Amino acid sequence: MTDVRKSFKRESADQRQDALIDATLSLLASGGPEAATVRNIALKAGVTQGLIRHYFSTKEELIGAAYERHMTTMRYATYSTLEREMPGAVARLSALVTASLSPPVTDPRAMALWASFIQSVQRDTKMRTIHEKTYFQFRNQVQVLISEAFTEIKQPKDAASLRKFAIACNAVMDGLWLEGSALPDSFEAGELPAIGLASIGAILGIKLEV
Amino acid sequence: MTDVRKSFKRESADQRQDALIDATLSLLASGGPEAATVRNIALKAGVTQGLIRHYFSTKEELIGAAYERHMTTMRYATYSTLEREMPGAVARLSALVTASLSPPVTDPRAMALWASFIQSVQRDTKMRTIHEKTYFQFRNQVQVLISEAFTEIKQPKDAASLRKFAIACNAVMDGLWLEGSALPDSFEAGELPAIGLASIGAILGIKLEV
DNA sequence: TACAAAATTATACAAGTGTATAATAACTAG
DNA sequence: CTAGTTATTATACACTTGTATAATTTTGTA
Repeated sequence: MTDVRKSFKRESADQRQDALIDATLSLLASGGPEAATVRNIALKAGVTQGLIRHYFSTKEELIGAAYERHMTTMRYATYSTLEREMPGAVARLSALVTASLSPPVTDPRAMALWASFIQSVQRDTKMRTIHEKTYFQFRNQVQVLISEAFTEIKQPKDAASLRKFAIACNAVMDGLWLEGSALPDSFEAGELPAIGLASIGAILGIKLEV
Repeated sequence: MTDVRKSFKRESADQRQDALIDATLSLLASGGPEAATVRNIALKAGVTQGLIRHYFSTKEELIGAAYERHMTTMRYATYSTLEREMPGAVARLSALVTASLSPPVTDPRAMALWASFIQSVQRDTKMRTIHEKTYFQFRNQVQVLISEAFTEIKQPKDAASLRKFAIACNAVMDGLWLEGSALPDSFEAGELPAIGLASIGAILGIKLEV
């Protein structure tokens, strides 16, 4: 038909990269790796496929950038609850557990994304680095909260114990997050946070409340 | 060169299907979905690609069969430890926790496979059915073990409590399994089982030993 | 307004994808 | 030993993939 060239507007590099990353995440979440083709991504971002190579020298690079952004977003969603200063360490820990087991953190889309990425973690060094970084960042923040909570109730613990507690609490959150995200209809509203608080409370020997 | 047709031997349908499923799992584990092409699968199984369609009407069908086999294998690896009759319920529960947090269950390859499959769970009804079935089977077996353990120590619990305990214990195992599989070098030998036993013991209020 | 830089589109390409069908060789029954 | 069945190989097809490069349009600047 009318074989006119597409008209366009120049955007800033940041905006274009963001749009491409957004499109990538959206496609990965809804259709997995096989849906995230360069053509689909460009289409979703409202540009033509050639532009991708103008901002990312390879598709892998784009995927990596998307992974990093996703993890940052998740971490922010988990921690933003704590930003307003909270009364005490135990209360902050409780808030963290609750946040990490409620939407938008616990969410089928987020899990699909996470599963898309985790596969590359083992064979792609760059992806593994991103994974390790974000995992240890999170676990360390959990460990700090736990440490403060023990201090608050006058039962300070040594580093080795704190490490084990952090690993365990992190596992409870990961596991419940996984179950809730994979089978969202199998749990009542608020059930997972409640189980999370009770379990982590039991592990630490600290009473955690909603 | 010599343009001779490949010679072959007829095998039973079961053997051929097994070989194709094996090849699929192997490729999925090592290279993810994009490595598991029909041509690669056929090559690895020692046949030519046309044969796949003779046994599986579509690639999706083969993937589904592979998923089911993988989950069954994992479940068997976890439970085979318990098959020999064990002294008591508490001991059986401990053995289950230990088994599910040690090789071959805790293993990078198994996790890569699991991640490959979990993505399809949300958009493919058939895959979701397989997932739900295996998840609830496992959780239910955990719940039975927990119930027996409480009975053994003369503290029987009602169904609602048992459900919550099962969800929590399952989460601990899933979470630790995940951490150990994704970052196998970040934990000392035996560390994860130890943390698992301590954590689940604390949650249930039952002392679990190695 | 004219010009140059570069952001964006358009096209090309070789390789790989899943599936469909035709050709052949291996086994089975008689 | 032979004929028929079918498991298996071989080939073909239309389509998609990521990347590379050429052609154009937009935009800032003189």
